[in-house]
Amino acid sequence: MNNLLGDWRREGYCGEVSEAMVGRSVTLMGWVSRTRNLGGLIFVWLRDYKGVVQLVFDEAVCGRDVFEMGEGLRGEYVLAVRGQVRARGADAVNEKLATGRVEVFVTDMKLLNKAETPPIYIDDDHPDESEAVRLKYRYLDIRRPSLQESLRLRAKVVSTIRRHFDDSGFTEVETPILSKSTPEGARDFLVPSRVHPGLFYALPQSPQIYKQLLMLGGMDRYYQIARCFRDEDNRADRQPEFTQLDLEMSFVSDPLQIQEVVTGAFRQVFDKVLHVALPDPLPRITWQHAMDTYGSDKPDRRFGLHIVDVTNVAKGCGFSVFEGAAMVRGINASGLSAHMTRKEIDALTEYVKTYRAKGLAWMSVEEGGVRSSFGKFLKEGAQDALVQALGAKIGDTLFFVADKASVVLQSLGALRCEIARRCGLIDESVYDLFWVTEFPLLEWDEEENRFQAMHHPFTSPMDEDIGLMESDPGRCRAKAYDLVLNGIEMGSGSIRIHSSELQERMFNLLGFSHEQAWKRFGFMLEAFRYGTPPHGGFAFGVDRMVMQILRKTSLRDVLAFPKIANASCLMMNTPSDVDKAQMDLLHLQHFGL
RNA sequence: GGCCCGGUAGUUCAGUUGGUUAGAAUGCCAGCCUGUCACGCUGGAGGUCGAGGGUUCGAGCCCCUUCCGGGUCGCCA
Repeated sequence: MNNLLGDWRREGYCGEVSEAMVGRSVTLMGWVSRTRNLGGLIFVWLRDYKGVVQLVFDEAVCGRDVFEMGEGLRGEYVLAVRGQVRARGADAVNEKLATGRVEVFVTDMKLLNKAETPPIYIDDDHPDESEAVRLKYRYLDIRRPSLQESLRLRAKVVSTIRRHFDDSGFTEVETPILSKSTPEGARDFLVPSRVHPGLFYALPQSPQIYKQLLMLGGMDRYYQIARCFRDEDNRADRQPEFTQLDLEMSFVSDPLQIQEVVTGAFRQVFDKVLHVALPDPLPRITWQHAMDTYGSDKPDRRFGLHIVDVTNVAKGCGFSVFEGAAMVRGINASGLSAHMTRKEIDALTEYVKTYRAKGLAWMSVEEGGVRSSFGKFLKEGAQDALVQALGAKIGDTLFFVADKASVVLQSLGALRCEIARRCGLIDESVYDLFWVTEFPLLEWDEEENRFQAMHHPFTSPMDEDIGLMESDPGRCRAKAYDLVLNGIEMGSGSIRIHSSELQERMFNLLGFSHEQAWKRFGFMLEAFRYGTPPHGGFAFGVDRMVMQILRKTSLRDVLAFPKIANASCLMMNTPSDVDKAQMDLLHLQHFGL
């Protein structure tokens, strides 16, 4: 048959059949979701992307031939039906169905396609179903209402973001996917060149250099919904390819101006998509405050459990572990001593050990006195001093970690989140979006024994700290800032260096000689000599943003075709082997199976 | 690369101290049924217990190796 549908045209959607349409005839198209054959009467749920409606096959209405077609229907068969919309009797209403007050009495039907019995349930009633099977049959999984909703919401987020930047004087520019390997940062995905034997393109980790060159090019304000690639190990919130909203602005030297534009985009999305009004202005905390109070540069502030420094109290306390440590800090699990059984504390101890803490000292303040893991070592008064330092009262349990600073902060930062999860302290109805500012310019790399750029080597120091660059580089702060939502990093940005002289000093700090710097970044340094405007920008993860808005815990839930932890695609079996001939063209040796 | 959890019908799972022919629910197939809506009733099919090796009279269960999936640390300027 050449023209399967003939003169049939879809008139309306399954999920939108309503009481207002009672008496009308409709032509619907969709998939069979469920069938209930009562013998002389058949009920079929028909599903399209708008929802489900109940079809009724009644021989008195549809005739013998159509009724027999109805008897042959199975799950996921593809139909076109014509029928009459009728109101259901009062006792036949299904309140659980959006269209449950009506049904469609079929008068004619075309079977557009049959279907094998699907390997997964195509509804949202089986959340335990193995994700690996669903990912292998992703095209069926996408039929599920929840994934449909996620992908459509994602599209709405993206269009809202686009509109915001279009309306704010930004121009969308596409930058190359076939790009150049970058000397620092994550591992690159490489693409061999056919024309240039032995040479490779790299897929971009971000359009960083291109967007700065666009500022040189006078584009003034640029943005892009940019696909980025990183060949690193993945996580629930890390995919090998991901989408960033990338932006850059010229004639700006104050981070606030960038932050205002980015905040505007989030404000629009939260308003239009979630109908949530964000606070104005957004809260801002410094990096130093975040690290001191929360042990993290992307803190979850939806609960307390603040970190308290007791390094001075611990000096001379008698407990050798505390006395010998560079830093001792604690948190007060206030009022949670009832939760803190010995078993629970042991589990938390194991937990902090994954963050390289050697142990977890604890202290429980009870009616009869203080019980603790290390009290017997403490000198007179030291215990009271610790209790007082953390403001502990009866019913509180205190935890301490003693080690070098990075271990103490990281483990306590993770511990406070873990306690909050275990004890249900997190208010899931809250969206806590805020800026973290004044990041350090550099961080010390213990392995390579040199400073690394914390953000990237083009990040500008803060004006008042430029003098520290040579005298005390570790204390030099940068015009760099992150945006954090509920303890998850949404994105980061900075004001860039636009003076060749300052850029040269920065490379010196990073241990690059003039020659090395030119070898690595030469074309960029040359470009920067031709009149670079002051500029800065930002990039945030669209996938993570949608994940947070939908309160999902995995990026796989907001991507149409995600990859799994080992970066393969279970549906297409990527990556895959290729022919020897194809490899030869690319001047690669073949390791075919 | 390290650590933790998991792998048993299409799907989700149970499976005792190692002991007969590996079960349930759901889905699927067939029959019956005119108001179901997770329809119901009756019957049926469906298994390389991830794979390989070992211990044992005997292994889904114990041991070793390995593959696969998830989480996490390292890593991700």
